[in-house]
Amino acid sequence: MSSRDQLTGAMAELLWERGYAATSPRDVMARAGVGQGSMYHHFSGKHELAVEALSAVTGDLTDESSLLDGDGSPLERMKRYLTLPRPGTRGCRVGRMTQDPQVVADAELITIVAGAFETMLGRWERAIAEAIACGELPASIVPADLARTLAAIIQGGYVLARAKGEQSPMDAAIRGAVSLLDAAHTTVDTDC
Amino acid sequence: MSSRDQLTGAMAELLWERGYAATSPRDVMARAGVGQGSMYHHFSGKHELAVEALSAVTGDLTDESSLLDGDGSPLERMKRYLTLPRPGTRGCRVGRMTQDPQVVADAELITIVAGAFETMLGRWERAIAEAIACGELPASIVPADLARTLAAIIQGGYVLARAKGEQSPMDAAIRGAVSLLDAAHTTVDTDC
DNA sequence: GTCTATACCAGGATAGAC
DNA sequence: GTCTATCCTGGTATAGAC
Repeated sequence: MSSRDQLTGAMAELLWERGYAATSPRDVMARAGVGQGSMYHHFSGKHELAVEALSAVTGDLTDESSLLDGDGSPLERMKRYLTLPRPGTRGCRVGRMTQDPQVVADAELITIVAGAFETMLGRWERAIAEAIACGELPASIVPADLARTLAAIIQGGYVLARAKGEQSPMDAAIRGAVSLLDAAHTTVDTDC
Repeated sequence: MSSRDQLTGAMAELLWERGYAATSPRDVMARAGVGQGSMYHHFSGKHELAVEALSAVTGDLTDESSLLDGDGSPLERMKRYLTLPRPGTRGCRVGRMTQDPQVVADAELITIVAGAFETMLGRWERAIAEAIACGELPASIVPADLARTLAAIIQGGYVLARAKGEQSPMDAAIRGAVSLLDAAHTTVDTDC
């Protein structure tokens, strides 16, 4: 693998483990196993390296959320996406960035993060609207609102898991979400 | 106000705005308007100052969650607490700490954070159990799970709001939660 | 109790040799 | 392309005067 790829890979890992502010160019070079000159040859600095690494990461997570557009009834897809395995104590690779002041202040980085969320929320909204259309959820539900509620449950699950240092709060939060969706589940009166 | 109080107050503000790692003793002293000697006279260092400041902050938020034990039917209390005004783009003063590697690695600090969440989750659980007992929510609901779901919605709402730089995702997430609770709301068959 | 002076190390980047 | 040497700033803490 090229030095360049080693560097973006190492930066992606460190962004997840420590965040942006707490990751120094030294750390990245050490983990990538390359020298300083190499890094500043390929990238103008920490910022540019982070842009590249974060773009790759958000791309992965955006791919994952395409599960909301997949096979099965809308509500089934929603539950399938909700119950995807998620490492609670490690935190969300994208959501974690929003708590880093240096990321929020960096127009380019926060735009990447915001874009990833917008894409995912759009998919949530569509799936929810379909669930309502085919009678799986009541018409009283507002897709744009519930989309944010469900995305928040995942993000908040990470927060609770990290606070306790255990996976269990994340799993509990997801179970609670599913049970609430089930409780709200209306009789299916059209085919999905 | 004493220098000591100025210092803890300034630290509490900066913990909220920038987090622990990104806050330097210099910043705190500057905001508190005291000199370096004063700070190291009252506190052994950044860590001890943060312990004191964070304890005060979690105390405030814990007081707030006592609203879940207040007047009205359980479901009413839950909705009242959910719809409390929350500054989405500023983030949660407690939840934000969980994304700071230095906080999670600091046994004393993370214990303060974890304790605050445990207290709040306990209050959620009790209110939910009461709502089930008096028939406002279906018996299929597991209080411990839904407690984490609802707490996660608030925490996740902060994440979404910060990602977008706007309050609206937080408000939408809360509205979606309330509508989901309403959709799951069973007929009341006992008095609350 | 509070101040200033000082020390030391790490973050982040540049310069220039190979 | 990659390495080492070097630079400047800021984080964190200590020393000691007032």
